[in-house]
Amino acid sequence: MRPAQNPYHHGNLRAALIDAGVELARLGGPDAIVLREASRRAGVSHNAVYRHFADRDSLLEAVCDRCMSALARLMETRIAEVDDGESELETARRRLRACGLAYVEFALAEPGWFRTAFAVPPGLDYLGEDEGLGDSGLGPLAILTAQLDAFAAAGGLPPERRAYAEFAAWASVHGLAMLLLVGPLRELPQSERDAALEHILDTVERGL
Amino acid sequence: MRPAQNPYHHGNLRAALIDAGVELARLGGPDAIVLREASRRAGVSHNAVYRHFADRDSLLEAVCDRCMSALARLMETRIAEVDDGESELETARRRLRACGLAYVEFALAEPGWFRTAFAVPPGLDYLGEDEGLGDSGLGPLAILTAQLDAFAAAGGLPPERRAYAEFAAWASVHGLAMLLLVGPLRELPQSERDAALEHILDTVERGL
DNA sequence: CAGATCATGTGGGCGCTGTCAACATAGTGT
DNA sequence: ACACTATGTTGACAGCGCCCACATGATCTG
Repeated sequence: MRPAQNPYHHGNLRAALIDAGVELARLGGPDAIVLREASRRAGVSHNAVYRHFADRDSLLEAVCDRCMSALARLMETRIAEVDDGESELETARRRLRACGLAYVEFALAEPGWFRTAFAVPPGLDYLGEDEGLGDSGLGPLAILTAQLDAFAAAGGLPPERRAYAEFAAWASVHGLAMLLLVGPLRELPQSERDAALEHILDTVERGL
Repeated sequence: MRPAQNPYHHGNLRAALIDAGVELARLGGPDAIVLREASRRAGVSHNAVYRHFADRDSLLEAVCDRCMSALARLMETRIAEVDDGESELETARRRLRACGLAYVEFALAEPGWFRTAFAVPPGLDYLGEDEGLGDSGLGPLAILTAQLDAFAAAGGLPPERRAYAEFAAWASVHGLAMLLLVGPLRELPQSERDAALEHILDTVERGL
């Protein structure tokens, strides 16, 4: 992290602290982001943090941003991997489904990061337009919107139902992820988890 | 809380501590459940807690139980208030919908309690069969299951789709509640919230 | 080049937390 | 009457976020 000669000034402390926070969040979720531990990992005294972040919430927010971006990137990757179907509609359907699958895949593969992504400290505005973005410059919600637009354009859902479709699709996978991660479903066996996810995606697809 | 004469033994400390925890959780969620503050409110020294709870998580679990029960009770109430419809199917549909409406109503009316209900400390088994129950002796999931059974019996959904119907219904409302409470939708205006909830319930109903 | 100024990092301290160990008090049973 | 157990108290410790005064180094200015 810190240059070898251990100079008085770190040079890049802000980024190093966020990196440390991301590392902490990976194992323990948002609560594991601890200022003093992040400072230690950056090789710096516990008070140097305050030159770059107003308080703990401020660092937490920066880490949330990074976690949300990681989620967006996995969604982008999984969507890009989808093979084209026989029709435009079938392709759009597969991509939309890949959205939801990637969302839950991320939650289960990186539970600490997932929980942190949605642990933006209260009081301040949620991640703005330019935060939590993937490589395409879109956040998770914008990615979902794009897929739903394509799905609707291909005739996958009646136009009059397009309006709130994001909410139904998003809430379903988000709720499942939460229930599996920290909720009453966290002891559900793997096979049941997969079946539940598939069933939920089917249900939403029919209902949209 | 404590009897007037301030006797050495409280007499009822365990319950008093849980009450204090519930009160703390109401405003600040699970993180606001602080052993020393709960002790203070019970009028007792900060270490008396350890005669009734192994550690903080143990008290937290007891408070989670109470919060989950409160959720179950509101669901029971709202279901009982439903007027019978023209047909058995219509009645079952209304009750099922009341389930979801009550779930989100509770989350928005008592956000601290809702978040606490789903903050069972990791490591131990989730709330068992005899925890988080409403007045009918059923927990939120069991209540939902009962309504889905009735809905299915009335012909509301094809038998082959009955299996995982709980997951789809539950995940949708839970996800919406989370996104509205602590997620990116927390700044959504009230009217949009209602519309989103109605739309989600419609979507799930169609898809089941 | 010298001196002032500002950004950045250090050290010490405060009150808060959860937890542990040792002790005090009250009720209970032999 | 005495021992035993359940329950509550006092005191301590380390770790936390945050505030203060101070040290160090880079940068700008004459």
